Amino acid sequence: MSQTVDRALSILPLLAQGPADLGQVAERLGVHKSTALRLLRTLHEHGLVHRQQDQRYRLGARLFALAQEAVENLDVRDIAHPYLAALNERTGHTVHLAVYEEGEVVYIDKVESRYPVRMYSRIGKPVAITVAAVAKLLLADLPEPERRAVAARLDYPPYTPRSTPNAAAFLKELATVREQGWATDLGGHEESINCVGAPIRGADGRVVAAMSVSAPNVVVTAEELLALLPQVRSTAEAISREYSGSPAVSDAKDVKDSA
Amino acid sequence: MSQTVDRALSILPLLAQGPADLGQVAERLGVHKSTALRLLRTLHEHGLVHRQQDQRYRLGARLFALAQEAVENLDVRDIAHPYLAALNERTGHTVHLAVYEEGEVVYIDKVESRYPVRMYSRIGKPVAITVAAVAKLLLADLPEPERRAVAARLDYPPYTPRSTPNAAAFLKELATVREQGWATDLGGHEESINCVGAPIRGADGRVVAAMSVSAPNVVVTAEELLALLPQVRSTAEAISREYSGSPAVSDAKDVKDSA
DNA sequence: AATGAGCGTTGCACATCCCGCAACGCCCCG
DNA sequence: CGGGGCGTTGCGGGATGTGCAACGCTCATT
Repeated sequence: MSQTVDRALSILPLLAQGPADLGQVAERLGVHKSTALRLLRTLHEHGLVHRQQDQRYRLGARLFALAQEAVENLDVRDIAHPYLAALNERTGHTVHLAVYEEGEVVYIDKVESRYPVRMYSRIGKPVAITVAAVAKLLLADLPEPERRAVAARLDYPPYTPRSTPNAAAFLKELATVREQGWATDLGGHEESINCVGAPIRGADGRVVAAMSVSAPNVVVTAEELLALLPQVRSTAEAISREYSGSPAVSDAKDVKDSA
Repeated sequence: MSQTVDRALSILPLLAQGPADLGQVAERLGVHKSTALRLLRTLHEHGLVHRQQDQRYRLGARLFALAQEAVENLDVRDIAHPYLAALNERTGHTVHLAVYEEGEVVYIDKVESRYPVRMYSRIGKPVAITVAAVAKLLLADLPEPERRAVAARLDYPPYTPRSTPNAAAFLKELATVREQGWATDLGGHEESINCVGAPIRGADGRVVAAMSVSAPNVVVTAEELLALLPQVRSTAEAISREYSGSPAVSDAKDVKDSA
C-alpha cells in the first residue's frame, strides 16, 4: 500500500537470509543504489539493521529485542478467554487454562460449568501435577533432561486408584501425550471427574499453555467427554494461531461460534 | 531519513508494549488516522503486524520468524574470525573457537600459533569436554538439569594428574566458571599446555560459542598466559557485541588492532 | 425502535517527500 | 600512476504519501 515502506520492509527478509552489501540489496529490490541506501539508513536508525565492519548489512539487535518484548507482553489469557468462553458455551462444561512456571503448573483462567455440579479448582492454584491433563501437556513439552528432573522430584499422591503411581509411569504417560498431541485425566484426581486437554503453542512451536474441558461423570460419561476432543483440539489450535500472530486469519468466528 | 518508513518503523516499538487500536497509533505517531491506517496496512501485508479479532493491532509472527531465521543464518565463525586472527597476531598463540552441540563440544575455528611448537587440535574435532576451557564455558551456561545430565553421562579420563576427576568436581568447576565469566585449562589435557578462555554471547545473553588462547609452557608460563585474560575477555565481548548486532558500534578496530 | 457516539474506512486534491540520475570521493588492485 | 568498484551526495521532476471530510458500521443509550 505504501511503496516506500513496502520496499523498506522487503529488505528485512532479504537480510534474514544472510548479510548483504548495498549493491546486492539495491539489485534484489530492483531500485537504485541511492534509494536502497536511504531505506537502509532509516532501518539502521531504528536498529532493525546492523552494519558490520565489512560494511555489509544484516538484521540488528532491535529486531530481537522487539520480538522478545512483544512475547513478554503477550498475555495468553487475553487471547484465549473468548475461545474458552465459546467452548464452555457450546459444551456446558468447565474449561481450564494453565501454564507451567518454575516446576509448577498453575491455573490461570477458568470458565465455570453451567451445570450445578462443579469441580473444585481456583485460578492461581497449583494443579495436581501428576494427574491433570493440562499438567501432562505442559510437562510433555519440556526438554528431556528437565522433564526427567521434574518427574524425579515429584511426589505421586494416590488420589485415586487411577492416579499416576510413580515417575516411570508418569514419564511413559508424558511420552504418549507428546506423541498424540492431547491428554486426558480419567478419574486420576477425583474418582468421578474426567478431563480432556490440548496444548496451546507459540510461534516457535513450544507449548506455552494448555487447556482442558472437565466434567463429572454424573453429567457425562468418559466416552461422551472424549467425543469432545476434536472441539477441544481445534479450539486450542485456533488460540495457538492467534497467539502466535499467524498471518492465516481463518476467521476466528468459525471456531468460536459454529458447532 | 525517509519520513514514511521512519513513521512506519516507529509503530513497532509502540506495539511491542502491547496491542493498540488505530486511534491510539495515530495519536502516538502524531499523524492522521488515515495515514496510520496505510502504514499499518503495509506492515500487516509484510506480517510484521497482526490484527487480532478485537481489531487491535499487535506485532505479528513474521517478526519472530525473521529474528529466528537471522539467528540461524548467523555464522559465529564469519564474525569471530577477524577478531581471532587479530588476537593471534597480537599474542602469537593459538586461538580456538568452539560451540556446543548435542552433548558435544566441537572446534569450529582455529588460528595457529606463530611459534614452532603447536598443540594438536583440528577443526571439527570434539573437544576434551571434561577439561578444555571452552568446554567448561559452554557447559556452564546450560540449564541446570541438562548440565547435570551431561556431567553425569560423561567419562572423566585422567589425561594428567590435573584432569577433572569426576562429575562432582566438574560441576563445581562449572559453577566457578559461570560465576567468574571465564575459564582456564592448566595442564588438564596435556601436561605442558595451558589455556584461557572466555564466552561469546548472543543477543539474549546465552553463550553461543567460546574462545580460548592456548600455549605450551615451554613458550609462556601459566602466569604469563593468565596475564592475557583481559585481552581474551575483551575480544570475546567485542565478538558478542557484533554477533548480537548491538547498536553500540564502539569501533571494532580498537579491539582488533590496538594493544 | 430510533438516535448518536465512536471507530475504521474511502476518495480526492494538494504538495511533500521520495526517486533515479549523474557526479564525487575513497580504497584497493593492477 | 591510473582504473575499477563501491558507498555517498545534491538535485530537479514527478510519483506518492498526506490530511481532510464524508461514509458506513457497530454498539450502547434513550
